[in-house]
Amino acid sequence: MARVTAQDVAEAAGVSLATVDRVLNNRKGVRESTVERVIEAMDRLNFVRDQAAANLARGRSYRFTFIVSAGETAFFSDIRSEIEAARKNVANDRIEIGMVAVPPLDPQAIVDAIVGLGEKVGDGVALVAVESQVVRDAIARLRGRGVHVVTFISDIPNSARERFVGIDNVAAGRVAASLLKRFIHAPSGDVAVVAGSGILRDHVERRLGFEQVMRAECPHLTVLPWIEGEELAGVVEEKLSRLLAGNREIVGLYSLGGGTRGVIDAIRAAKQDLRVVTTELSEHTRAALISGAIDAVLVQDPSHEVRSAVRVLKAFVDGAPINEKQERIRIEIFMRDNLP
Amino acid sequence: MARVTAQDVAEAAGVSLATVDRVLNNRKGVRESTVERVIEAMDRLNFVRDQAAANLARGRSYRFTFIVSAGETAFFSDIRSEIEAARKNVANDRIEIGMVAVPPLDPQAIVDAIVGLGEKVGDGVALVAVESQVVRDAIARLRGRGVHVVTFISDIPNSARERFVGIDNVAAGRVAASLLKRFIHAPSGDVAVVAGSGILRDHVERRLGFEQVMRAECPHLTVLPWIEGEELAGVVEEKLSRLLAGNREIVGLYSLGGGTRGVIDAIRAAKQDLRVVTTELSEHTRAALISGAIDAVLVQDPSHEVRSAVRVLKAFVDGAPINEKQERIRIEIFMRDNLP
DNA sequence: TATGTTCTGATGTACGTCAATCAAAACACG
DNA sequence: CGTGTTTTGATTGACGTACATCAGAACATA
Repeated sequence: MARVTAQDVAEAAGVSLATVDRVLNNRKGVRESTVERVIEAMDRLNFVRDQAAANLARGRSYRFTFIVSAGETAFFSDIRSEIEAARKNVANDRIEIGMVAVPPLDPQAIVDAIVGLGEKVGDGVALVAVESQVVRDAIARLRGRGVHVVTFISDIPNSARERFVGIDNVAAGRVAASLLKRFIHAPSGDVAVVAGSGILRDHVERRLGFEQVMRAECPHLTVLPWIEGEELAGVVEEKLSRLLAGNREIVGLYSLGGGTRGVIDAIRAAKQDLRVVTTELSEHTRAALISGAIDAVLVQDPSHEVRSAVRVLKAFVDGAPINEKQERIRIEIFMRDNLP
Repeated sequence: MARVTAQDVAEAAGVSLATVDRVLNNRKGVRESTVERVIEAMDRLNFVRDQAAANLARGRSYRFTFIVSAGETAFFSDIRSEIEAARKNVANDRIEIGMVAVPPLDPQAIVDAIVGLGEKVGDGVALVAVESQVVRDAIARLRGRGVHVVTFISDIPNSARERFVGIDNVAAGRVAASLLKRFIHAPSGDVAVVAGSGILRDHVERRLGFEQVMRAECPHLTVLPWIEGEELAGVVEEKLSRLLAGNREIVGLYSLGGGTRGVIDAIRAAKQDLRVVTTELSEHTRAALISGAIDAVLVQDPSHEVRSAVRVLKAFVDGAPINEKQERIRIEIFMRDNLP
């Protein structure tokens, strides 16, 4: 079971090590028939090139850039510190990580950040997308320069991005509805929804999934028009408080974006009996889960997402396959009893 | 930002490369004061040794052995195929993985497997523990030989194992109770519990967590004595069917072990209105979730667990730190709406 | 001071691949 | 058949670390 090296392949194919190397790095100067013979020998011997030795010899290093929201939500604050943490962890794998935090909800800011970086973006970019044509165009330009691009947290389909690293947001919305449906014992009532912004695709998709299930399975519940909280706790609290004060029929609440602290403050003040599902795992939501103010929190693991984005970008650069099971970002459901 | 090499450290410390090397691999023959000077230089320059180059030079290869249950449950069948998959994925990292499947619920079989392997266990073992002194002793003997040991899926505390790779089973039980508590709308009733075996610590712990929450928060619900299904669908179905037939007060069910197919068959036949939480994600539980026969499934990701065990064992061998966030095995909650 | 012991430097080989060179062989074409 | 071009072989020096060897320096002890 000894490792099979390029030298072994060379002998098996009846060529020299140099030729194997040329094939391996698809360099020109090898006859087509010889290429085939070498490839045949490679998978007959089950050869896998030693990426570590290759990188060592090449002196190769990867450089990736994260473009994320500078928003004040607990979630993005976590994301940013996870990126910092990852920077250190992968440094000995010859991976450099850069980060640019841009004002939230501003498509042009993303584009400006990309342009501003120029060549410094490196080999790949992970960006929190915002629904906008200028962003789509910027992604296309990056790809045109050979830079690999993945969207991160919030996707922008129909763009040139090679992959989306994040959760299935429609499913997250559906689960939230499925939970609330089972949590709410009242025979009828209204359900409130608090989101961040309509240009964040992840929010829109969660809302969509939530409505799908509510419409189909909960004829006894009415979903109210959503509140746009702009990811700001203050705004969320003010708007939600007003809504709760004016409607005593509300029996459930789904908060699908940032500013969850505002949600907690509002429902605590309202003293209504509500079943509540939110996002974001912060000290505030933990306390609210424990006190029973909220019932469940649906989150995505920032640490996993950052690691995944880096691994995926590296795989694209190496032309290596992606381990789908490892890169599946989970919708995690926390209740009081399984807080980490 | 160029990489700092051992050569740089040598120059900075005013010693030769050979001495740095001796310090790095704590080989003898270096004066204490010199060791300190080298170490000081290492973290002044922020030196991290290139593990890839080190392994390359060493020609080091790791060999780990998984000792798992040969049980027929969907979960263990997944575990075994994930181990096979991992074997291929890590082969180019110079990691060899062996696997021995032993008859379930049999402590002596585990010990025999370990003894039978002799030196072939390699550098580390991941084993699905069973509560038993002979297993504890076997682990201690392995550790005595310098073999690293982690328990896997089911733990055996107070043993010499260096770590447990798996979920927090008490928390899993608590979450199951927390969900059922919210799912059950009936004002009162009985709750049935189906487990595998009393010598599987993971089952015992889940049961414990479940009872904790039920006792504390659900005075209106009575938890019935558990059914031992021996991880066999047939046994589970037979015992559960009998229970359901004899008790029309049952409003909820928690199945915390294997043989979930038996649970599904039994409740389907009984035609009672039950809220059900189970484990194991298989075609049967998927179908039951979709049809609404069961409400939620609590699972652990076999693929993640296998990767984690390998990474953790490798970290022990290398004396490297463990990335706790990456190794946190999640309790995943699947409902109809977030099936992967 | 002589002797033995402990430390340190200098050097070389190895690991598996990359990248470049130069020379030799095979081929194509008129 | 000669010429030019393409393909191949052989060789070499990196990359960063491990490990072994040998000689010399520093130190301790008598």
